[in-house]
Amino acid sequence: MKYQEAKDKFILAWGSLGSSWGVSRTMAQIHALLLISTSPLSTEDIMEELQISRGNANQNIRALMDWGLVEKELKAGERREYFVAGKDIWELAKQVAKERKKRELEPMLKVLNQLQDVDGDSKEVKEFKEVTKNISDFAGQAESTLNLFINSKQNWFYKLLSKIKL
Amino acid sequence: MKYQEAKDKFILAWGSLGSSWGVSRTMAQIHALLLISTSPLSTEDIMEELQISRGNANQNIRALMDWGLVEKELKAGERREYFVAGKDIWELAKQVAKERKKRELEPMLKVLNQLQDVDGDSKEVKEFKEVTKNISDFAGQAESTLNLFINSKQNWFYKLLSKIKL
DNA sequence: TTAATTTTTCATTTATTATTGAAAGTTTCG
DNA sequence: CGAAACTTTCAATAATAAATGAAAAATTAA
Repeated sequence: MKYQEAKDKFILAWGSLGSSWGVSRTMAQIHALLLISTSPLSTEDIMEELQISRGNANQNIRALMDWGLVEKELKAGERREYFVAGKDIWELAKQVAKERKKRELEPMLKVLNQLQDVDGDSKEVKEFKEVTKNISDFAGQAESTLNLFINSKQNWFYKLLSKIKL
Repeated sequence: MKYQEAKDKFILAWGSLGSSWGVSRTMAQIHALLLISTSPLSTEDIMEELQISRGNANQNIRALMDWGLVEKELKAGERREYFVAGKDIWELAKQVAKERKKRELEPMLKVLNQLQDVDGDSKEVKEFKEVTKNISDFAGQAESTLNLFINSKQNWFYKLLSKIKL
């Protein structure tokens, strides 16, 4: 397979994976582009490569920086900003886990806790309390596990799991 | 807090969690409704409760059944179909993991493997191969871990992790 | 078989989200 | 300062996704 073809396929695949992960398609595509780039890219480079507008490029690069997936890099004697993505996939996964925990799991836990003090003791209310309590417990355990993961060193987790299997 | 208020909050929260998980808002809301319901609900019940159209209700119920999160239940001597959601959160999580693995991880792994036979040995191609190889390896490990999880019994996983922590 | 009831489909409409591009803002340097 | 180089914002537009509702299809009972 030709490089250009492979590159396009990768960017496309990463983009569509993004959409099912609450990350916009273009954002994921920019990330893909930076992942496989051998050098930092400017906004212009990204616009050119993905055929998108300046505003679009700018906003999605900014979002990637918010997620902690991309960093700004300044070149000596150059005014223009360049961007790089970390290439360590383990770090990438941890960063995504961290952000999603903050953006999704934590707000949900907050709501679930509030729901525990619903009034009444009808069948409906009992069921409601039970289900939300179970979800809350589960979410709490998920949070602990994620914390473990987020603070772990590369392979710590898999090494552990592979031992257990035996 | 009043039951009705709590219920609405829960349905809302579950719905918005859904959107960030590649599940449509309405689909997640129907699921939430069934989760806290003490008895099977008909399409009519769901339309009424969530104020949605028949077509919308029908399609999202169907999607929930595709995901294996909701089942049809027939009442003796009744023509109309009723629906229930499993209340075991552990089972729910496993089912979601299973479906997402099938829908997202596996297609991605397939693409990544194809990308390994890109031609050339320029700096760019080397970097490309390295990055995609790393992602592929990571995704493979993630798949193993998910398989472990999907086949595990309730709490197996957490019991394990809590032991390790000490 | 026919009529009543219920489910499904799908073209149209509506709502949501993403993108554009030009204008405004910012930074740097002579 | 003032102009050039670059970045950011945001109202308008376009693209995408979800919802509606009526018609068609399927199912069941008489």
